[in-house]
Amino acid sequence: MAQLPILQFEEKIIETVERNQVVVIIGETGSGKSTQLSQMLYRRGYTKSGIIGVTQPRRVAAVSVARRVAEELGVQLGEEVGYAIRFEDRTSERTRIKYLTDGVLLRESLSDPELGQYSVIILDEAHERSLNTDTLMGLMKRLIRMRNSHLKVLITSATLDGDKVSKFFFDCPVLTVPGKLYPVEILYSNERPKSYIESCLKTAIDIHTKEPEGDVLIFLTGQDDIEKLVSKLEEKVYSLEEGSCMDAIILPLHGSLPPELQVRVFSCPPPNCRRFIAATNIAETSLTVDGVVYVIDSGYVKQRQYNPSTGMYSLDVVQISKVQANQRAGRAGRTRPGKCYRMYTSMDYQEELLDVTVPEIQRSSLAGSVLYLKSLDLPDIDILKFDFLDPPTSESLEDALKQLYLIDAIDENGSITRIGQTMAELPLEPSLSRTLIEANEYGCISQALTVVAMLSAETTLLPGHRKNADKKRKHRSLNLPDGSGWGDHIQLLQIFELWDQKNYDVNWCKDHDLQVRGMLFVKDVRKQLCQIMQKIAKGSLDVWSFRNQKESQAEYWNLRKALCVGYANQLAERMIHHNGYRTLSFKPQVVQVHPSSVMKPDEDGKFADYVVYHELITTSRPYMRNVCAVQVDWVMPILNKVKNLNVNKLSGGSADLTSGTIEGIKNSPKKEDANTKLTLDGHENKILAARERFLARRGKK
DNA sequence: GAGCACTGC
Repeated sequence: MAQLPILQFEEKIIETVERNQVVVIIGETGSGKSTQLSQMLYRRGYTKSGIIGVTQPRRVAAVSVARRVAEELGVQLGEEVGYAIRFEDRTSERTRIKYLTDGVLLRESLSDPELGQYSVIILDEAHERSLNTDTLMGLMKRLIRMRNSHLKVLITSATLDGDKVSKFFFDCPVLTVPGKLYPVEILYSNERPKSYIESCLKTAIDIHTKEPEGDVLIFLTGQDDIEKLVSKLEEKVYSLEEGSCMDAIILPLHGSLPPELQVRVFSCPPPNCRRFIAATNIAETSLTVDGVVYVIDSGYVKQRQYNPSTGMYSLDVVQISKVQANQRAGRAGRTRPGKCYRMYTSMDYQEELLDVTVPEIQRSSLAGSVLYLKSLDLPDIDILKFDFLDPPTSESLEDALKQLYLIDAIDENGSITRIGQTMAELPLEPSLSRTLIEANEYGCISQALTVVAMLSAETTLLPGHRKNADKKRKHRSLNLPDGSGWGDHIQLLQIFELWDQKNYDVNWCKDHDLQVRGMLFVKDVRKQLCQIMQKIAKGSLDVWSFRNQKESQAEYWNLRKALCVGYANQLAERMIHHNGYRTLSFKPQVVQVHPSSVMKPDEDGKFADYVVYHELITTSRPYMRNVCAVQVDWVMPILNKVKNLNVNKLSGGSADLTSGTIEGIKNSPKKEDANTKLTLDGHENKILAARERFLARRGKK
């Protein structure tokens, strides 16, 4: 094995760790930080007083890095070196180096906030700024201040925000470890392209006809763009004069591609053949494609954003950050010197692109995170002042508190309730954990467990929506149950129950156009939730009640009732004259039932008067995805709660928050809300401006 | 009558 760059810095690193409690390591791609840092500390005796924990944002990374380290140390995986990810704990009493996802470490710190078993914690890939990593950084800071003992914390980051992280951690030292990348030549566009697909296409053809061999990786925003580019590129390449250049294979690569098609990018191409891979940001971090010499970077990415004032998500095309741009470029230099073609000008790179990606914490609903923090038994924690590297807006925190109050997780003073404490133990969004607890009261826990598990996997159940899959869809709607008129939650329940009756036959999934992997995941989640619920309820739950039962209407009734309590923060009322709905738990928004829903109108052509929804998402219009009909008399107590809500009290009365109560629908002033636009701190305007430009450009094509 | 980037407990 060639010497990894980081090994030359061993003395320096150890010495710095020795003298400081926190160290930031800037480890460029290929530096070996993920596999070597833990081993260095192990060699220097840091495992004598505890174990070394290394977090990864992704499951596959935790497993593969652990496997590699076990190999290098010549030990059996699961012995001295192990890993822990959801559903799988391969560690033992002998484990000294433990790789784990950051989500698992957060779970661990729920039962042991001091993380007493660790002598070192390494937060790897912190520059990705996942919600979990950010939460962990906050907790680490607090832990260091409190626990005067010898816990060492190492944080690996990117060049562009190393100083910021250092400042956050009391100006701790920053060490830079070079990577083992070959040089990558960066080539910018001379002007902003009118259509980035066209310019990607043109660049790809140029490379193919003029540049020596080497695969081409093209970064685009999503499935649509990828398919467009693939078909155009095929057309162009195959119309080139025969013998004028080498053969070509063109492959799409995105998340909704079935796994068997994804792995095609890992097989070796035939000789004298160039591969073009049109990919989403899945190829930025999650999958590494070998043989890439040329990268074409469109400069855009699809990003999910949350608007705390409306409770609405949107999936927007935004400009990438400089960190992302560099990450993409780096994909060209893994095997030999490469080139990166940026479909934007160098001026755009300098002046338009943000340095770092807007952290997830500023783009998501924080109900789950706030509940998590409140559930930790930490007397000195004040949620509104919790020390995050990039604090969320107070609006976003207030939103989280309101939501938690509506589902009884916190009381009117903002203190966590017993229900809230139980909810935090379940690895679920708050609405879903609240539903489970309520279902337990109504004797329909089995059904609720199924629905909740199905929802956790929902997006991976159905195969990527193909444009010409009409036949398939009809096929599916003929064969799958319809939710008995109550909506999507009931349908999800019925689907799983049918599969259970078929003894989890994978062929049944295939026949009904359901992704096998997704359904197996549901089974795992359900099992895990069963175990946790059994523990909470002291072991007397009937978690399989549907197996003996033919007539389920009574259970549907109770289940819907439980869903209504769980989704008290996601409630909507139909408008009088049409099938549009108005949201009740947030500032009122007019929304529609998503067309993919199985909710059907009654004989008068009307939908149910009241529904709960799983998610609000704006695509072409604002939609509710996954809706379930509820009864008006279940809704009334919730509306009362909404009306009497007092945010000042919820936030502990200490904060000088300006807004008072949620505007209930009956007394909501119909003012235009110029001040309720998406707030993302200073990033907001840049993002919006970038989006405007993008849309303008797209419109011109 | 629309369509969704990527993760994770």
